[in-house]
Amino acid sequence: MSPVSHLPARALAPRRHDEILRRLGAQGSVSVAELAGFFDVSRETIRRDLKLLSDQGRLGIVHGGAARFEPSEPAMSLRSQENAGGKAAVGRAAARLVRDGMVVFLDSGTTTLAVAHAISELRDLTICTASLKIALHLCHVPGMRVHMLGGEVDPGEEAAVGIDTLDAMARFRVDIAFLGGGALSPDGEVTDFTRAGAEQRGRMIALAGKAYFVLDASKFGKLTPLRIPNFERAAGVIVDANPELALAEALSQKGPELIVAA
Amino acid sequence: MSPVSHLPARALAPRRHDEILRRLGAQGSVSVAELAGFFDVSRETIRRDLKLLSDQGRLGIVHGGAARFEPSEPAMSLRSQENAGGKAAVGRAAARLVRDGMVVFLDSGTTTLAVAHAISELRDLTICTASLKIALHLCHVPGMRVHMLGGEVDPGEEAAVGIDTLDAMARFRVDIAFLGGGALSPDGEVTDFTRAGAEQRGRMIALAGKAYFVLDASKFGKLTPLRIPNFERAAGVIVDANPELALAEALSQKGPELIVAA
DNA sequence: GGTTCGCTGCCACATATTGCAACATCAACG
DNA sequence: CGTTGATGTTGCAATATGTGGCAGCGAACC
Repeated sequence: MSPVSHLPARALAPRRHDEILRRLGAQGSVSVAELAGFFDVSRETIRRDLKLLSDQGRLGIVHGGAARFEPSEPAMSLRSQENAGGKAAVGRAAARLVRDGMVVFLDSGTTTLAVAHAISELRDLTICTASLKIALHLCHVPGMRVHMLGGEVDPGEEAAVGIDTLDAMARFRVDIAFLGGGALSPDGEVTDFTRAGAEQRGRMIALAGKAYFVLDASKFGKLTPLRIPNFERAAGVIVDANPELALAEALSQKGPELIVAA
Repeated sequence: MSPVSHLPARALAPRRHDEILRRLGAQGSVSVAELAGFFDVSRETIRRDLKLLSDQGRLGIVHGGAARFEPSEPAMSLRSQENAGGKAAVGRAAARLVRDGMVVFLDSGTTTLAVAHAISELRDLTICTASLKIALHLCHVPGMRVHMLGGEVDPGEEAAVGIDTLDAMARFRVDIAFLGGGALSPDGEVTDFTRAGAEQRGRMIALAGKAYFVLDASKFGKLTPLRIPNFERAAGVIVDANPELALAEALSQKGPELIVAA
């Protein structure tokens, strides 16, 4: 038992770690000097703490301290300009699969935003989405009922993510879903950047009558870390250009149909 | 040597970057001299920071500082331009009530959108809103966590409404809430257009530590059909001009404080 | 009691960031 | 059209920070 005496009660390592993470959450960054002064330990000790937390992937080390991770991908406004023509073609191909009166789920992402524009021509759709921009666009189209899924907003995606989103999704009966993805891997599978994203897409496949991935050619052959559950049960993958033969075969063997937009 | 001295603790690079981006988001542009003075570093350092952020595509460098490149904000809806000065004043008055670290609820509406812009200056806020535009704006401000409330999207409000929204709202512990309203009736009560809106606002009054209505002068003395439950428990009503004496007295008699923005 | 192990602080050396100074550019104005 | 003050750029030196080795210290264990 540690004596509860008058000793200066030096902070134990886990206590320091907790406080460091708390400050990170509150201020976004911490400095070695600050922390060393606060805990009254040497800078080396703080650095060792930061190294440890960094190895656990809970913060990023910068010169002079540490900072919270910011996924900081290129702003969405920039991404949506890339290969705009291809995305539009994918959007039109996707729209041809939709019939008046359907319940449509639209995932977040720039290609699904193109789908949202393409289906503006249709009537009497019920739209279900976690993307702020898609909701904002389609809510002004007459004859559309738009349901926004709630959750914590991911600035990179400009969309709700997380447990609340999964929860809200489960309440819908969806006729057709259009999903984004991080990459179309060489073995014919769509993969994702984040655990939360992969989970969300996987559940939507299970939930929707038919689920299609929409991807543009820039995603071919890339690799991202997370497999999407239920991928083989997706109805198809809509792309804007012919992928390599090997990739196409690998995909069709998994199950989903390959649709190449004109 | 004991580091008990309160040396100015030079800001870490990431902290400077956050602050620069925050100012960009709030004011649209920043100057090198301003920033150098604020952080107490040399102009070269600031320029190196700006170069770095520019390379990441997060701002554009101009002579004398940096500006945010806005791929043309597609002209905000007409309503928000009416009495823009007054709404901005209300927004600033509202922002003065907010402290770093708070959980803030922002209702839908054009005046609350002005509040959203005004609180961009603050840091480490958790925002909870049903408004698509507010979520879209604030999710890009560093240091803000934004929670979007789900629900069916009302095209007029560009916000989620309905049972799902009420449900999601109830899960939050809110420090301060800013609510819109349809009118400030002659008997000193804020009233609303729709049953769903009135119910949502009434519940938020009950839920939040402090609830303020934000209104501009165009709402004075008008009449809309629905009373807002719990109105007398609201902390205050923030407006941009002095209402008639009778109206002010009627309001103060109900309970909420009248705050007239400069 | 002795030993091992983990944590911590100190030291010396490597590296990164910053500020200064000199010079090149830019923009406003008569 | 040229001057003038402010701003941008570059090389370099000073300072702060990061890294690895080593020893002291206390706790746990044999």
